[in-house]
Parts: sequence; C-alpha cells; structure tokens
Amino acid sequence: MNLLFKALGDPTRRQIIELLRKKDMTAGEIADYFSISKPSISHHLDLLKQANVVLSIKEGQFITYSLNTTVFDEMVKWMLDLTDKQSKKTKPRK
Amino acid sequence: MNLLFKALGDPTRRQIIELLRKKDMTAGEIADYFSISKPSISHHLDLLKQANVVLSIKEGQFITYSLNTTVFDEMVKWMLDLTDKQSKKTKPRK
DNA sequence: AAAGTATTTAGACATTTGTCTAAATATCTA
DNA sequence: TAGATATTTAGACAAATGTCTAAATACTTT
Repeated sequence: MNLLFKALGDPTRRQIIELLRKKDMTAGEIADYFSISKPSISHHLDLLKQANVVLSIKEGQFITYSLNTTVFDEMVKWMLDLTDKQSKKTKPRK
Repeated sequence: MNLLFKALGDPTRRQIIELLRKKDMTAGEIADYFSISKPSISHHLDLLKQANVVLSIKEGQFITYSLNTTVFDEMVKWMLDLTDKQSKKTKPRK
C-alpha cells in the first residue's frame, strides 16, 4: 500500500486521477491539462502505474491511460476500519 | 486535503494512526513502539496534527494524542467517487 | 529550589521527490 | 526513407522530507 499512498500524496497525480475518472486519455492529452513538461507528466504516470492506479495500453504511437479503481478498495477499507470503534483490536467478524 | 494525503504518505505515520485506533496514547508511549528518536516521532505527530488526523490534549507533563476519524470521511468519499462510473463528469444528484 | 521526567524546538544533514532540458525510441505519413 | 509526431529515458538540480543530536520548555517530586 505504500506506493499507493505515496502516489496519492502529490496534487498533480491526484488531478491526473480525476481526469482519468472522466475518460481514458493518452499521455499527451493528459499533459495538455497541465503547465508542467511532458517528461514530468510521464514520470507521474509512471509512479501511478507502479502503484497500480493506472493501466496503459499502447495504440500505435499513442499510449492510452485508464484508471484501475480496484486498488482503492483496500485503501477505503483501511480508512473505514479506522472509524470502526466496535472492533478495536479485534478481527472483523466475517 | 493535501496535508492529509501527505500525512498518510509515510509508513511511520500510518503506524501511529493504527496505534491510536486502538487507544489514545501519550507521545512517549507512541514513541516506545518505534526505533526512531522521540523528536522524530514528535515531528510526525506534528504533521498528523496539522493534517487534523490527530488531536492532542496536555495532561500535566504528558500530552495525550487521539485519532480524529472525521477527516477520513472526505477522503473516503473522494475515493468512492472515483469508482462511481455512473456520474462521470456530472454533479452528484443530491 | 534542585533534580528528574515528558515533550518539543532548533538546526544540521542525507535521501527522496518533482521538475527541467536534451536525447532516445517508436510510430506514422508523405 | 525522411520528416513529423508521441512518448519515454537520462541526467542534472533545487526543494521537500525524515532523521538525528543538543538544547529548551514545562511539569512533578523530593
């Protein structure tokens, strides 16, 4: 989970996630939304990919990125568990 | 939300959060769980406090820390919304 | 009041992170 | 096959981050 939390720690990367929520986009399309260089965006995409937050497929000379929302499941669970006073220190009752 | 995401980006801070989930603890008690110095733990606690993840009250010479789980609500919402394919690009229908 | 305990503040330092430009790779098109 | 387009890789660099030790602050106890 560390890569995931790290990935979400940067505002630019969260914006990328929000963009991809609306629709899949190529690296170039994504970069157009930001004022930082394409290599920087490429780097952010790489980190998101390492964290398994995005998937990419190469289509000709383009690379299309999409969100992999499944990785958030565990994280949401982690956070909801924090609020679960009932099961302090106990295993969840299946 | 940036301070919150940043705060969660560090493994030590997440461990602190997990400790506080079980029970409120003083700074010293928390520090005893780690092999890093007390000033470092103090610094982590400060960041968690800035992110509003923990609350602290001074009791004599001790300072007791507790979790403020309410801050996670917005974050959970953010993540759940990412998975919500239905409302792509639309405002949530109240 | 002095000494001990709990915690933070200050300042230094190495590592990590986010950014950039230049160059490399891969694909498409004329 | 050249030239244009899309994207990444490489390497440099400044800023942010996590850690440390030493010192300061605050409270308690003798």
